[in-house]
Amino acid sequence: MPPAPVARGKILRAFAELLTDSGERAATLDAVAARAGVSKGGLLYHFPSKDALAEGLAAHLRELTEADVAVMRAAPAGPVDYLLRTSTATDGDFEVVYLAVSRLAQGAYPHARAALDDAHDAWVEAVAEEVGDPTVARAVVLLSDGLYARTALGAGGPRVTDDDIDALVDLVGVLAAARRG
Amino acid sequence: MPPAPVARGKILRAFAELLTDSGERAATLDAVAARAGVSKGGLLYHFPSKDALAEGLAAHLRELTEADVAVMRAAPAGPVDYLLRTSTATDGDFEVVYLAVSRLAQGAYPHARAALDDAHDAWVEAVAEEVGDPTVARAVVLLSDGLYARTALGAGGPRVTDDDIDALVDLVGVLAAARRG
DNA sequence: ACTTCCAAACCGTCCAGACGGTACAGTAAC
DNA sequence: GTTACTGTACCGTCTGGACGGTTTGGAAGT
Repeated sequence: MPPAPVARGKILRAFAELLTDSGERAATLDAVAARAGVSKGGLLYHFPSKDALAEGLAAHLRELTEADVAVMRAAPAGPVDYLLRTSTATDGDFEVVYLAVSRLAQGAYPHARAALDDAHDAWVEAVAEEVGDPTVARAVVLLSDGLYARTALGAGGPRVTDDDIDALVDLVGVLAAARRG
Repeated sequence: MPPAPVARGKILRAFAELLTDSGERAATLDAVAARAGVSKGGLLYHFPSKDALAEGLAAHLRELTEADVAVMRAAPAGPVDYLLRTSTATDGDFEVVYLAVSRLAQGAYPHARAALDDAHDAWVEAVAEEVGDPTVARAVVLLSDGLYARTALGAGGPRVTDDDIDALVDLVGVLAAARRG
């Protein structure tokens, strides 16, 4: 595997960006190629079909998830803090791709759903280790899903601020303590 | 307003169903018309364009929201219980339409986002009255969003059971109590 | 009571453009 | 000579939308 094809990465990135901020409908092959600064022929060289492109993005999410969960486990403020804080990010490779794959999962792309479920499971596991209660862990991940969902709607209504996240992290702390006590 | 056009309701329903369980991509005018048992011409009589159809659905959500929030406030087990429990329903007029409008909101339909935000605000308000703490109220609605998000992915991974909801409602109770001191 | 008429509600067909995909000749770098 | 592309031309299908035609319920006139 020499230099690693540059265009491949740009295509995946462009596809993810189009999906997250313009929806599935707008993410056509032509649009992806244009955004990636690549010809349509070049796109189809790397991903011979649209399905292949979707699978490629799902596979990419799996790689990113592995790395992200490792970072999450090592986060100084703990997994809960890390998870909730990153759930409102719109930049960052992981968040963009995660949101994009969520879009795909709503269509006819089973691989996307599977990749999402795996990420989900990894999160629940990591959070459970911190809070010590599986029910609380699942609630935290649900909170994260809710945050992602609102983030995905874009700059519509009132944005979720850092202070809001602080309050949520606090709440989870109270919850974990109450459960243990 | 005599007989009230039957087809109009069927079209909205069909559109919502297609959006929720097959995605934005699959919800074409032809598909909607076929599912509603109406000709394409008939569809375009009621909704002169696809944008108009989307607006129609958003408007319909507003009506349903009004009614649903009223029911929620009067729910015997309280708003929190009602909200969380209905967040996993896939049948029921409200849930189908809510999920459908969520899909639209991800595309280029600003009205959809606005209708969603309004529903959101109404929920936070109603929940806040029960739990007495705005932060907890927002967390509950985020939980609901998370549940909706998972529900929307369909029968993929492990479904959320009634027991899970019981546990969540419990958790919220603990939280509210802890907050009150 | 009967005809007239009209508008609402709906059908079926056609079209221009967009979309996914194919094919292939060429090119620049390693 | 292989890898990694570009560019252009093309095809069949799908999509949103336009358009003209048809059925139907009932108000109005006599």
